[in-house]
Formats: sequence, C-alpha cells, structure tokens
Amino acid sequence: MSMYNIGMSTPVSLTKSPADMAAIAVQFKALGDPTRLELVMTVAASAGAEACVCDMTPDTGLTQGTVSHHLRILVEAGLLERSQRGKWSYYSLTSSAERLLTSFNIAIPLKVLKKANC
Amino acid sequence: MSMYNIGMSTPVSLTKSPADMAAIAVQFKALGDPTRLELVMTVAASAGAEACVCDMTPDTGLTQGTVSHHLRILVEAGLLERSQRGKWSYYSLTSSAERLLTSFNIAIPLKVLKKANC
DNA sequence: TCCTCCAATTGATGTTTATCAATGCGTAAA
DNA sequence: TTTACGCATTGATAAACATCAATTGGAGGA
Repeated sequence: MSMYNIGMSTPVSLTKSPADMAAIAVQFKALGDPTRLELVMTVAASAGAEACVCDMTPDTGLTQGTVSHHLRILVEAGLLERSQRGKWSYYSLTSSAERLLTSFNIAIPLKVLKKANC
Repeated sequence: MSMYNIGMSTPVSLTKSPADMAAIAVQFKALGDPTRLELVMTVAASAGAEACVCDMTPDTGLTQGTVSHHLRILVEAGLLERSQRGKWSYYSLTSSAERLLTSFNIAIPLKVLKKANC
C-alpha cells in the first residue's frame, strides 16, 4: 500500500480502489442535492428510522413524482432501502448511509458520544 | 437539541443548522464529480500535500481550462485552498477537506490507525 | 368486480453542468 | 521591453438533471 502526505506532512495510506472511489462519488453526488440530503435527514429523524413517500412529500414542496425520483436515486446510490408494506413504500437508511452521516457528524449516535472520552 | 432514532432504534442527535446542511450539500456536490474527487485525491497524495495545475492536468485527460474550472469549484466549496508562487498556482486541502476524507476512510492518517485498539 | 389510494413511471421542458477552443492576464526570463 | 510560460476566464455546445403534469401499476376496501 503506497504512502503519501496529507496536510501538515501527516502520513496517510490511500485505501480505496478505483471502483470504490467511483461508488463513493455516486454517493457524494446523491447527497449533493439539497432535496435528497433533506430526504435522508427526514428518514434518519423519523420514528422507527423509516418514512413513506406520503410523509416526506409535503415537507419538500415538490410533487410526489419528483420525490419518488429522488428516492430512487438514493436507493441506487446505496444510501436508502425500500420496503413495501400494503399500499405504502417505506424507506430506511442503509448501514452505509448511517456510517456516512455519523462520520460527517451530521447525525451522531449517542453511544458514540458517550465514548467520547476514549 | 431534538432527539430522533437512527437504524435499529439507536438514539441520535441531529446537530446541524440549515445553513450548515446547505454548506455540506455544496461539499457533497463538489465531491460528487469523479474528476473532482480524483483532483482532491491527487492533492492529498502529492508531496507537500499541494499540487499545481500543470501537475494535475495530464492525469485527467482534460484540457487545462477544464481542470482550472473544477479546481475553482472545489475552492468555492471550501475543500481546496489556492496559493500562487511565481507563475504557478498550488492547491492544497483545507482542514475541512482533511477531516472529510479522514471521516470517510478515504485517506486514513496513520496516527489514527495506531489508535485503532481504542 | 369496481373504486380508491399510494407510489412508480413516462414524456416534456427549462436549467444546470462538463467540456473545449480561444483568449486574456500576470509573472518571470531573455 | 519583448517573449515565453502557467493559469484563469469567456463563449459556445452537448449532455445531464430537476421538475411537473399526466398516466400506469398494484394493493386493499366497498
């Protein structure tokens, strides 16, 4: 594994393959739209950590079709999962999205906060 | 600070203001382009943690003007800094970008890896 | 079976974006 | 003061994207 420098000469190892980087770029791109970032936050903030389209649509001010379109992009990026129950589609965070949000300190699991003195 | 659930009912606190979220979306968007992600990685991997346009242009296969365009977007997103010395423009990571890459395990400072048993 | 409801899909449209070729702007060397 | 070099900027163009209105597709309920 090759070594490089980052910032003030702190040694680092670059650990991702080109395919990994491409997948990461797709996730970045998916979260780069304010509407989609809001949707992900809404899911994270929902009771049971899942939300259906009819819950999310009013907040956005967009049409149902557009929200559905954004949710599909988030699913294809590997950030949301879809599960249908009856007439409703429920979206929840993938573990990948959870790690991502936690890493960016956007949503911080309390058990991590409690370990802060580690 | 309001409380929510994430994943398997793990309690979390959402800590970012709308303005923060907008800025984060801009950074996600900037990194959502494969060329720009590559540019950031190139800077991170360069000796002295900085690179000039003439170094980065050949790798991308794009024209100099296009690379300059992407670098400007990264600067405006707060991910890169520009410093001119003589005829050359050197780009380096902002502390924001360093934290971001580290958080995503794209580039892992070794001193963090050594703390892995924490 | 028919009707209602939720969500996905389609087609169209205006906007944004990535890209190039060409030009302009400093800086330093000749 | 020319000349050469590195980089930013501009204008144009084609592709990608966000959005809406309308339609389609399932899943229950009447």
